[in-house]
Amino acid sequence: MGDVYRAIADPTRRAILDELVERDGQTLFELCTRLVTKHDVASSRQAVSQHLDVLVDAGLVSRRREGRYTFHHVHTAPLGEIPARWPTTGG
Amino acid sequence: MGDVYRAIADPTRRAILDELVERDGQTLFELCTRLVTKHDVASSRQAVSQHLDVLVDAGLVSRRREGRYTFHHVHTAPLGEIPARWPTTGG
DNA sequence: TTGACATGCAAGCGGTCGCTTGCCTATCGT
DNA sequence: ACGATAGGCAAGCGACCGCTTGCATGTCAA
Repeated sequence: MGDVYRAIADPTRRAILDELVERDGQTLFELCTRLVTKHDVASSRQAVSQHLDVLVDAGLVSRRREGRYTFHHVHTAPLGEIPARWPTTGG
Repeated sequence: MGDVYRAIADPTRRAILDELVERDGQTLFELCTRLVTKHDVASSRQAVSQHLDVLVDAGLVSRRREGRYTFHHVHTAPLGEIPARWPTTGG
């Protein structure tokens, strides 16, 4: 199992998480185009794919294969470790 | 201002935060010895100092000079950005 | 079956990261 | 003043990271 902290250390991966939270279950090409148009992130298909590998390995994203499409789903639960480890004022 | 996400990407820096949360206001040498004895982290003085630079740059730690001692204080507030950006279930 | 589409796999490259090494400054005790 | 202590500064090095490049796999439409 990969490292959740390292997974969110990269700004492109954070933008991917933002996109998946806004619209869950996107394919690789969907993510690429939406990252360009809405997050000003111009990464190639392979780059985004490798970023998704890291996110999957950290348990933040899961893949669901359907025909020739692969849909990506976000899971923010592992991020709960962070405020649990270092509580901020009030929670 | 540095990146909060990159600051907590390193396991040694996370151990430093853990130590400062448990006992705030430690000096550099205090941190070094306690990291060894309690967190199984064997980093040199310079290494820990450079890690503290990153944490200070991210706003997670502040320094207070007093004579020949430099005390370090932790500020977990910037970490609140993370659960605010990707809310987990119930938070 | 053929071609186009969506994705996966792996080697290679430049840049950054964390650490070491070496030397320097500043403060306290005597 | 002198030595010891606490810390700072900067160059250099190996390892990892993110990206590109090239090719292979698998699926759907006609």
